[in-house]
Amino acid sequence: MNPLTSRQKKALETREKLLKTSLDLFNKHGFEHVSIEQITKACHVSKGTFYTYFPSKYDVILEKFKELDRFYSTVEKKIDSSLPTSEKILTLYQEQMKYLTNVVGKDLLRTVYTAAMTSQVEQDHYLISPQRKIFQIINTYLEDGIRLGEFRQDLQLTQVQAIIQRCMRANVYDWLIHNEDFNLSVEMAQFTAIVLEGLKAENK
Amino acid sequence: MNPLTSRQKKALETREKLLKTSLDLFNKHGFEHVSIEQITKACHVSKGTFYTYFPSKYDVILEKFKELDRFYSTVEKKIDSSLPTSEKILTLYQEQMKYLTNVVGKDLLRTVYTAAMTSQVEQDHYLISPQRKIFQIINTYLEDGIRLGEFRQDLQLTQVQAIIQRCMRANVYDWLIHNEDFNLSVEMAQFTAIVLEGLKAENK
DNA sequence: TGATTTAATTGACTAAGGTCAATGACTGCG
DNA sequence: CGCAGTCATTGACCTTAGTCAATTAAATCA
Repeated sequence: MNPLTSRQKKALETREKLLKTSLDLFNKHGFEHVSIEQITKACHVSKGTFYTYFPSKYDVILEKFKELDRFYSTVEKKIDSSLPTSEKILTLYQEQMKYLTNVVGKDLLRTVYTAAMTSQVEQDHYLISPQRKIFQIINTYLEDGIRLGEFRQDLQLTQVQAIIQRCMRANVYDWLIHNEDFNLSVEMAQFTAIVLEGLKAENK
Repeated sequence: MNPLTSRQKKALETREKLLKTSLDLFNKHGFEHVSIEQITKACHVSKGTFYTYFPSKYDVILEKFKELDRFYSTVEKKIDSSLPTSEKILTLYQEQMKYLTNVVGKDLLRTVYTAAMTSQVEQDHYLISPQRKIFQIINTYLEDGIRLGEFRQDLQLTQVQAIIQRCMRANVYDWLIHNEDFNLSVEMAQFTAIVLEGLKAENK
């Protein structure tokens, strides 16, 4: 709102420098092989400074994932809204998998999937946060689909949501624990199609 | 084969003591809150000794999972072999989830699911090892099911195997990242039933 | 039995993530 | 301007997983 004081401006610069340097180094050497000291030395600040801006080494990564929201918004616009719900979901996931494979990468995703398990905090973490753009998009698709009777009637919207989201994590997680012989896009498409088939109205 | 020398016997004892003490302490205080020093002090040995018997803190836990095989063998005998394949799988998973919830616990499982992602080794790790008794059991079920035409014919046995196994990890992983509001048995049953429905012969 | 080999054990050491009381530079007020 | 309060910054320090050269004790052999 107000113009920034020179102090605030400097603080923001420090934060940005740390963020950029961290992600660069993670990209170059892999998350596990970059130490906080390396990062702070490259930025000519002390270790403590890193922790005034990021609660932990892992949290830097979440910044990277904020870009995802922007990406999803562009994808959403590309998807023909007259398609059947299952097609829309499959297309969305398809685009997401491409992005995860080519832009985000296994290394950073692994960190997020690990942090999701180990953070003791009661609060929702990124992986299941309803705030995520992709979940909001899926929800609008599902609401339509349920209204149009494309899905089994015995399931609540929230149940279907949970199942569809779980599909995504299932394939990403399996991708992370497999070696190169795992094509995320292909596996995701196949698996999700089967689940959507099992969710169709005719069944039960 | 040969009778053990007194030295070998002592070494085995040391290993057993470390194993038992570790698991006890993990149980009591949680994996993350137990340090190697605590363990070794409780056993009156040095830190280095721990590492002659276990490659890392995580590896101790895999011992706990060897018990699982024994458990699955007893479950296998209880399941009526004349049931349809999908029923057999659902029952097996049901029993497994009870065991994971009541005996193994979130804490240890979380460690295994983390280690599966972070171990750089090329070798197969526990989570997807074909050696696991439960996978062998599932495979015999699936072979029967495919032979009897219970499943879609366009999928290879190995693909169906992968999908069924992924179902399991999907639900366990989601259990691990959710707080208390997640009933593993219920979610697993529902999700797997949907996948099995999607895999049925009629579909496609 | 004494010498030699082999294997278990030790604990000081390294590396790395994370903490926090102290510092000092900037802001804004009188 | 000068002072009090704020807040970014510092780096010594803590903890803990994991390593490894040195030590010790048992096993084997002559």
